[in-house]
Amino acid sequence: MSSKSKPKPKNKRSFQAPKGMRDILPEDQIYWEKVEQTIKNLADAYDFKRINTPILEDTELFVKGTGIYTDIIEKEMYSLRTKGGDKLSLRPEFTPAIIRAYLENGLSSLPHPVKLYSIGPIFRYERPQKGRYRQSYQANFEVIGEKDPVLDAQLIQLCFSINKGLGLKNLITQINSIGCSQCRPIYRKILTSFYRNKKKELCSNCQRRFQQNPLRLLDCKEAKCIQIAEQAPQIIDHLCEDCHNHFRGVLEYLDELEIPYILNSHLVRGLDYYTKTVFEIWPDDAEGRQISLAGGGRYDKLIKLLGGQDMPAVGFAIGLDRTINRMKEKKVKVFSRSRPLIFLAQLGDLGKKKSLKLFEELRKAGLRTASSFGRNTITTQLKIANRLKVRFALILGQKEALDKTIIIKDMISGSQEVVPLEKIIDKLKKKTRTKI
RNA sequence: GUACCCAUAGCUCAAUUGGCAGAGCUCCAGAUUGUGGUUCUGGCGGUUUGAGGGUUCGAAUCCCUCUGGGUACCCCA
Repeated sequence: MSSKSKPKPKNKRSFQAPKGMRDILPEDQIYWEKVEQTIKNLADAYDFKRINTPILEDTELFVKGTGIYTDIIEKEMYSLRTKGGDKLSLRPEFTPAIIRAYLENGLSSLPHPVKLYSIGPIFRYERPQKGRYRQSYQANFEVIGEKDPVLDAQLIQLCFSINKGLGLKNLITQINSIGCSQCRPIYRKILTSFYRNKKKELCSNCQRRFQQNPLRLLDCKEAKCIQIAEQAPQIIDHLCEDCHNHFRGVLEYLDELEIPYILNSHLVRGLDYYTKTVFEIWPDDAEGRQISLAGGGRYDKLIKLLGGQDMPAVGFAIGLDRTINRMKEKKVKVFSRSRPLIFLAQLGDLGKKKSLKLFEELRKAGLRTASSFGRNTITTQLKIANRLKVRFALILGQKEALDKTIIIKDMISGSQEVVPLEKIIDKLKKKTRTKI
C-alpha cells in the first residue's frame, strides 16, 4: 500500500437490489435458521417428505392451475421467454408445481395420502409494503389423495404447531367453505341474481368481478361493497350435502383440537382451484390491518385438471417473511449460534506458519477458533479477540515457536500461562468444558 | 395500477429555512516495536446531498422526471 492515498474512483452507477427484493443479512440468519429448523422438525413429526421443485415452471402450469382470472396470474407473474422460445414463469406459489412434480415423477404410485412439503422463494410482481415483497419465502404443505375432513383440520393444527414452536401465539383461523362443482354453480346463480340489480352501486373492480368471478364480490374491502356483501346470501347456507358434512366435520375436528377459529363467510381467497375448505391464519391481536400469516384450503379438482386422476388434496402455505417479522415484533428470543471461545494470535514468520498448522489441529479437535492471520501486531490481534468476546487467547510468537510452547491467556482475568505446544489441545478441552 | 410521506459518509442524524456540507458511531493507524477492554491523537470515508434535468448570482433546501424505501388501497404469504 502506498502512503499517499489515491482518490477512490466512485462508480457513477450504484447498484441496488431489485424493487421489492432484499438481502437477508448475517444478523438475521438466526431467525431463518430457527424457522427452517422448526418447520423441518415438525414436518418430520407429521410425516411430510421434503420436495424441491424448480423456481421456474411452464407459464401455462400456473395459468391453468392457479387460475387465469386470479390477480396472481393476471398481473403479478414474472414471466419470460427463453432463447429456445419456451414461456416460463417464476413460481408465484407452490401448489401447481408440487402437483406437477407429483404427476411427473410417478409419486402417485406411493401409498396415499402423499404428504409433501417444500421451503423456498416465490415471486409476485406487486407494490412492496410491510410484510410484502416481490421475492418472499414460504413453507408449503400438501396432502394428496385424502378427502377426509380430518386432514383439513390437522393441517391447520400443523400451522398452529409451527407458530407455537416459534413462540408465536394469539392466532385465529379464518375459515369458510366455498363448496364444490355441484353446489357452487347453484350458489353462484343465487349470488348473481342477488347482485344483478345492485350492480350500479358496486365499485369498478366489483363490476368486473361480477362478470368474471362473482364469489370475489364478497371479499371486496370497499365500504359500499362491504355493506352490500353483508346482505348477500351466504354460501354455507347453500352447500350440497357432501360439502356441508365435510365442513361440519372440519369444524368438529377443530373443536376437538381446541383450535380457535371464526367462520368468515366472505373468505374466498384469490386462487381458482379451491373447493370446500378455505382458511387463513391471522393474528388476533393486531390493531387495524389484518395480515394473514398463512393460508390454504382444499383443492379436490386440481390434480385432474393438471392431467392426473381424480384425486382430492388439501394444503397450505405459511409466509416466512411475515412470520419472522412477527417474531421480531413479539421479541421472540432466538439464540444465536455459539461463538468461538478461542482466538489464535500469532507473531513473526515462524509463529504465523506454526499457527496456521495449529488452527487445523484445533478445528479437527472440534475447538472453534477465531483468528486474524492477516494482522501482525499483538495489540491489534488482542483487540480483535476482545471484540469477539472470546474466553481464551492463544499467543504463538517467534519465541514460543522456537521453544515449542504456546501462551494461553484468560481474557477475563488477564492471567496467562505457558504450556507445551503438544499439550495445548488437551488443556483447552478441559478449560472450555468447565469455563463457559 | 392509485394516493400520501421520505432519500445527506458504511450506520444514526445535523446544516439557523436559498448563502463555504458537519457530528457521533464504525473502520484503519499511532501513543504502547510481544499483550485486549478505558483514555487520548490522527487518518480513511461525500467525485457536493439517490439519478437526471430546470429556476437562480448562488440549490441538500424550490420545480419537473426517473429510481428506491415507508404507509394506505388493490391483493395476498
